[in-house]
Amino acid sequence: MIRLYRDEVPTKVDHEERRRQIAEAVIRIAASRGLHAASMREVAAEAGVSLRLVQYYFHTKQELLAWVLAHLGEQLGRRMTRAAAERGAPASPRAFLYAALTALLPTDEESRRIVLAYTAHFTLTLTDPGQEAGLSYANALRDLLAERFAQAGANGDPGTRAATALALVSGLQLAVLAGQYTGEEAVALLTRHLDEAFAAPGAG
Amino acid sequence: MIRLYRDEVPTKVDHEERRRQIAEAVIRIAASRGLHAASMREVAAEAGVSLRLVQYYFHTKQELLAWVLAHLGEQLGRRMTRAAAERGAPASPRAFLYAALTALLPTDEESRRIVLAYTAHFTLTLTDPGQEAGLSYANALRDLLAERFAQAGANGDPGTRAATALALVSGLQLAVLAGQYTGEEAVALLTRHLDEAFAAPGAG
DNA sequence: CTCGTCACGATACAGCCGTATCATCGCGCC
DNA sequence: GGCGCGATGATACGGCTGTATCGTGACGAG
Repeated sequence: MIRLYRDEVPTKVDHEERRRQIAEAVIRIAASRGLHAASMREVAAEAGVSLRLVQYYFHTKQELLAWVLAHLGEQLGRRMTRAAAERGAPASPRAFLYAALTALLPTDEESRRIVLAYTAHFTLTLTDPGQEAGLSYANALRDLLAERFAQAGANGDPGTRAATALALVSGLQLAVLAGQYTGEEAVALLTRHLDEAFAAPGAG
Repeated sequence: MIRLYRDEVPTKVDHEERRRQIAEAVIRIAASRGLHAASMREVAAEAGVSLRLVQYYFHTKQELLAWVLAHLGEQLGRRMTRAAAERGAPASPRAFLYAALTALLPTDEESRRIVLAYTAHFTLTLTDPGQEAGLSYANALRDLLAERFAQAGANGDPGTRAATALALVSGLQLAVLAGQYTGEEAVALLTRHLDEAFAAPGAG
């Protein structure tokens, strides 16, 4: 028969919220003990729920990890746009670039957790077939940045600028996570690189 | 019969060679199916030996992984110096920088395997306590490159140059491994970045 | 009241994991 | 010829893994 519940999906608890709660547990484990330590049982314990619940909201572990990955991407995107918005609305293309790229660096505890978990996921999928979803996302981000580089009047080819900047950010993320640099040092390194991209020719 | 082996230690087989054989199996597995797939049994099968043998030459799995990591570092170092030597001996500081940094990018099947396995290892140790060994190595490499940047007369602070270049290489490695760029594209990106570091001020 | 279904608990299952134990072979040495 | 020992095979053990099954309160619908 046709569902005639109030007017919504027939759920008494907020599934999305539960999933978020469990996903956060995965992220916490991945950031502290590594993604390989995130077994279904560990995740359940960390989230304060039973193993059955994790199975209930994510039928399989693969589904759980995929959801977590999407959740992480969302959070990273929000961080970028929020940081850009804080530079004044609407931010100039150049200010946007500084803000957005800096927002990707692990500078505080939260961003460190996010980037660490994201990196672990990323590395795992490196050997899995067909991860083109993340690829197109990365390319879209690069194209967006390239547009901003062009608008901001950066030297050289905007596409090259964007690709180089993103790769640099990616490398700096790892360096900070490994403890080679502090978040501030990485920001300084990135800032200097961007400054160079905008340096007036002849202003050695 | 004549002793073809060491006359010092009473070993009939070359332990180092056996270890190398097993380590290569780990690298092959890590590059194709991921480091998490490299169980002791899988490694034994891939190396064509029995499980007992892997245990015999590496008392524990942790010992095996540590050995593999050292092996990978060695191979990467050899690739760098070899590439530098091919640019003429002794290579100019600037040529050395181009060669050494390019050698770190996954441009062929072998380097792809090495970098992929190295990345997997690196990511795993990100959440392990006390991995300062790799850190001091990274710092030493950066200082060496900084020296070359200074000798080659690069613009700006040599330390910043070296740190930025290394982080960029690291990011490009990931991008190539993920399939975002080809090895050649990454080399081009890196080359352009280095060109900029050496561009005469005012040569916009 | 009955019933279906959502939400969840307890527990079982087969399989793989790293590691340990025991039993041999091959071979130089006394 | 026996012995010691390095090198290796076969196999067992406890533990953890992801997943599946069965059961059961709560609660709105008919």
